[in-house]
Amino acid sequence: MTSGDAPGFALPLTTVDLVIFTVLEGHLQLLLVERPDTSGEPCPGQWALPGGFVDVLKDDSLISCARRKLFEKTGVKSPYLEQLGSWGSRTRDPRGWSSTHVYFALIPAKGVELKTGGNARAVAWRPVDELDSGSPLAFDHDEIAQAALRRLRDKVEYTSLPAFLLVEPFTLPQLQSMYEVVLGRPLDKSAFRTRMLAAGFLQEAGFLAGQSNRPAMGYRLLDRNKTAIFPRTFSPRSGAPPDNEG
Amino acid sequence: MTSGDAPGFALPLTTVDLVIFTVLEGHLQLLLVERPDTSGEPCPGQWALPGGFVDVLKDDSLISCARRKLFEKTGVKSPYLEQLGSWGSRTRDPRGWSSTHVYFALIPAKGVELKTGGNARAVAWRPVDELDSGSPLAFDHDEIAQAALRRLRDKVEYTSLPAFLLVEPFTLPQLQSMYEVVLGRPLDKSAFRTRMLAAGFLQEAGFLAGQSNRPAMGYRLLDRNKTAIFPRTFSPRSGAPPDNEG
DNA sequence: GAAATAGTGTCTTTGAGACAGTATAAG
DNA sequence: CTTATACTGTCTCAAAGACACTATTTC
Repeated sequence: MTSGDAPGFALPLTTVDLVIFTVLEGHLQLLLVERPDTSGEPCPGQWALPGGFVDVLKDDSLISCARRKLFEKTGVKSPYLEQLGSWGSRTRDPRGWSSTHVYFALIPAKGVELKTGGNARAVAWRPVDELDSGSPLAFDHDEIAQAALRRLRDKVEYTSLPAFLLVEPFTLPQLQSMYEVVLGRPLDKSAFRTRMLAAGFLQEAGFLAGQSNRPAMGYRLLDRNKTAIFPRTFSPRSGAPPDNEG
Repeated sequence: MTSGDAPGFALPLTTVDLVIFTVLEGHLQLLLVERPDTSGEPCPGQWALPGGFVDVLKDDSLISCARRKLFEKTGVKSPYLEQLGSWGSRTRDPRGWSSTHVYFALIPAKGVELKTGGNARAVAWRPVDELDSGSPLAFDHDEIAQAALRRLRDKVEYTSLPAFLLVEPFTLPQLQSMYEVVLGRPLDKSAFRTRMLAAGFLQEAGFLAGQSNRPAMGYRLLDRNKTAIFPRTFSPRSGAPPDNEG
């Protein structure tokens, strides 16, 4: 059997979906697309995560498929991109047994021009707090979006992820603000600065004037391909521990 | 289009693979199966992770497919089971564009009878330290196994995962031993006990005599569906931070 | 000068690490 | 008794939290 031949049994549909986060107007938001009204398309007119079928001719791998789809909607080429997980079942898509590989991305809002690539009717940012209150997303995308949000908030407690929400160079107060928006609570300035500088992932890049009264030191990431991991969470964990699947 | 119909384009193959860990004879081991020699089967005679195609008729979801495959090989019904991630590309399987959804499981070695389910020639435990030195695994399974090992060791630093490697009730010294085997280094007894008892996931279950000189308190998990998360790692992280994919 | 934002210093608390000590069993 | 293992106590250290303080800019 060579690539492209059909095997002797039915195959599930395979898609890649993206949860793209940014901080815009002081709120954590994620990118949604409006599904087409074309007859035969499932969930017509509903909002969904950007994504779609893996194209075995165009895509070399899942990650390159994810990068292609991200670029088509946002024009962003070097986001923070991490695999979130996969969802697959007989019932999640009315077209049949389907599984989706989900990636989550962090991008700075500044300079991003949303594009209606593919067959989407519209593309828009939606604040994550409006996910529950708004109309439900297509397929199982509400569940997926919530899982992505949980993962993001978990990791923000002990990693440098929010740095990817800013364009470089940025100041420590700006970075602290990203952390606070994602976590939804204020952080102590002194502890925050100590932690960030001790983690050793930042590089001084000269003072940035004009953003506030007193100029602040600007920083760049030493290595955009690395994520710093802190020795402790911001506040000792008290929330409910996660459920296992087994 | 209903379930089972072929769409108008080629679909990737979809499999589920499992990385099943246990501690046996003082070593962290994972389950491997020997691939059949049947002509047409890829990687004949090589060792591989247990798994196989999603059966759209039998399997309701990815997780139930994973549970089915785990049960077929080990007879275990309530493991710790967590999704690890997915791997998919044009080249990872000679049969064509394929993606696999990988789960990782923790089970106690005690009482498990390995079964040669499906078309495997043999099933065996292999110590994880012999992964590099032995012959390479089939497909990209070496890479997947290493990713699972990394995830396990990471999470063991700050979660109660090793408790799922023991049959209940177990003692704190037994639990400490599971941590030490997985981490590959000794832990301080006093700090270990304080941490475990403070985390509040254990329930006293009476003294267990006969295992050593002095009987030790036995414990059960308060909730087998929850994983405790500790406020700090065992030793402050010093290792290299992970690479991002973007 | 006042106001605003950037950044520092000091004290307290939490929990890990090291390690010595006590407790309860088998022989 | 000795030995082995279970368990506790005490001291030190690292880093977070709280919060008062100083520094540098705009107006």
